[in-house]
Amino acid sequence: MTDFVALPRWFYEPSAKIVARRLLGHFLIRKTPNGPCGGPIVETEAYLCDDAACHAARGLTARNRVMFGPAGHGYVYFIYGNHFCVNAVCRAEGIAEAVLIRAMEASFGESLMRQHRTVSKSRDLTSGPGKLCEALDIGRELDGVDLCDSQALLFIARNPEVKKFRRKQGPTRTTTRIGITRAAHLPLRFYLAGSEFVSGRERRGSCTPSRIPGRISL
DNA sequence: TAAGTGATGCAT
DNA sequence: TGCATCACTTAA
Repeated sequence: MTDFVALPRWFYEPSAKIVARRLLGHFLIRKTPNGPCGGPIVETEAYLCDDAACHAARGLTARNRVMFGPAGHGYVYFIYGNHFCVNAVCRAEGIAEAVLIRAMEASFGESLMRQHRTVSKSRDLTSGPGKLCEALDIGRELDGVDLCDSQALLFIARNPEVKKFRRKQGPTRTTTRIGITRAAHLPLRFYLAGSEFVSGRERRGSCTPSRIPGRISL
């Protein structure tokens, strides 16, 4: 368990649009007093600096300040009066971009995750951004955590077999982002279509004929 | 399909 | 201050 190696900071320095794709298959790891829990990321969304849907679109505020800091930190926010969501901050200090982690597979420490979140099916543990935060016990106190520090309470570890995992759970699909109204047409959601843990009852977006430029209809 | 929940941010 | 909005979830 101590052999999880955090992805380096440079991994997060490109645009969130690039990083969101590259994060698929790597491990989100939460340390608890009783051991680690987590699993491979299977769904992400990118929020860009010139993007009306991005929390940072109207400048620096108390909530979004971490997004303006250095790459590789966790941006955690509270939404809809009930839920937390976690993002990985991208780009250089002063440029606010981030990748929302929307779903992961509940692969390690499932019993710990079940202590944080009561569900019957494993899939319901982490198949959505609010769900995975509850399962991993992620709250405000983790806002700003260094995801590049394998000693941190929350970090992202390199999956040595990431290519194999993507082959197995792929293909990677791209769709529009979920639950937003502004800049809603941008193709900035990425997921591994073969994973059961992708959010949405029918893995939304997998077969809707869409407005995505360049998409070939089947 | 809709209501719950509360922080946020812009309009008064 | 007030109020609409919000990167969601659950129960029905």
